Amino acid sequence: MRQSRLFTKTLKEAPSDEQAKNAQLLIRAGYIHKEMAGVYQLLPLGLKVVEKIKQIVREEMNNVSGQEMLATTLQRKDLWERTSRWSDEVVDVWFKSELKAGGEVGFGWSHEEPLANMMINHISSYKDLPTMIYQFQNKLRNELRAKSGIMRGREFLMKDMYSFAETEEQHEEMYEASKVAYTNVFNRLGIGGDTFVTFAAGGAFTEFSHEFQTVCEAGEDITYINREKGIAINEEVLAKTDLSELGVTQEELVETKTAEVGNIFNFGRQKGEEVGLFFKNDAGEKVPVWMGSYGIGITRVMGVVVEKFADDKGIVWPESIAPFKVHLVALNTDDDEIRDWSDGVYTALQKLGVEVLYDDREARPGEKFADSDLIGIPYRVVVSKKSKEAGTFEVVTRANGEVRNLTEEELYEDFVE
RNA sequence: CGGGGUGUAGCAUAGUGGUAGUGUACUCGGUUUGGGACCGAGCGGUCCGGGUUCGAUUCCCGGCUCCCCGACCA
Repeated sequence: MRQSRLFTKTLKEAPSDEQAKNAQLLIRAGYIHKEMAGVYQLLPLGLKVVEKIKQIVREEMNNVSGQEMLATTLQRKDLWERTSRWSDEVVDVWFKSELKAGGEVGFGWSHEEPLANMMINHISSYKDLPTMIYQFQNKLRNELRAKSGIMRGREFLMKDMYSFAETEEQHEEMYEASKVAYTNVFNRLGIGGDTFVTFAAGGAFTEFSHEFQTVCEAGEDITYINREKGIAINEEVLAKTDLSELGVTQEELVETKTAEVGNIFNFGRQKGEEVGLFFKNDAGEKVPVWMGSYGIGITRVMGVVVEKFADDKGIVWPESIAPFKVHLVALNTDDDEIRDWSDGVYTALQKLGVEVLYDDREARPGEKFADSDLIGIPYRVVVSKKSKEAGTFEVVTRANGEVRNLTEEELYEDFVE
């Protein structure tokens, strides 16, 4: 991508109505546009990051035999009435509307009910089990107060997966496999070392659920963590947790601010029963399906990564989800020789399959470096009169500032896997 | 939903009951070219509705917006 053609522009100052660091930086660098409180458009750079995150999640979900689909945003009132969750008193984040033809619809804040209902058409025998489905979808939640930039919005992108099992044992197998898949996801996203499987409130069906909590100052949760033992407990269930059973004492746990990036639930058989999702077991008996639910907040993860790795100059992306791998910055572009040369390097890198953002703009070096730092692409390659004379390129690693001088040949070798 | 604040140009800000100022961004000209450089010339603005007033961006009332604290977060 030639930066001269990128329609977004960087800002020196963040809009005054944004306090959250993640939103300030993402807006300044041109990744997102704020549409209203808690609602952000994804601009080209932001969309690239989101697609990278999605791809990692997709690969790991496919790896545990999840099957991707896409549900609708509009949802049926009667399905939610079946589980007593249509009422605003029970679920206070509903967006609802009326059909001109008569009747009401809801906008999906979750897809448990519709997808469980849909599976009535596809699950009738124990031979159809186990199975898992997932999707990436915008969730709409009428939050009383949006906050923390893209970390708690009214419209956000989430991966939600649902497992359907014959027995508790079969359910547990998928649940544990998903836990591993989630761990892989967060490792690949670069936040694995600071993300903990956390005991949390289980909702209506079980005593506990498991959350994936990432250490983050901007997070909304308080988690008690023991890093050595890998134990984490959400503050909300600390009182009713049997610590001795886990092999820790209260003193060994450190109170930490965290952000919930994932949550997995065991629904037991209750959801299947309520929705009417039954199957025939091998004895010919009609039994409700055992269900689980598994979520990852895709756009929230993007916010958490920005919060965790940004420095005073701007965003620092882990290589796995950066919008581009290389930021090719050309200086002295008024010199035709330099321009031809940098154009050539751009073309060569692209041919090698390296994702490059090419700053070919007519701008001064200082401005280009400042923009480059702000946008946060992992490697900056500088082409200039100076590098031309030296016969090497300056390659700067954004995360640690390390500078290497590579010849053109070394450069191509370095960026090809 | 309770409390507190806010609203002036694309963005950030100043000020005023009587012609609304600055920075940045943008346009044009010139100088410059390894950390948001400089000089000159331009374009562009008072959230919405009502009231008070000769006159309201300013004062009053109402609404909306956005931010923060709390509550909520299945």
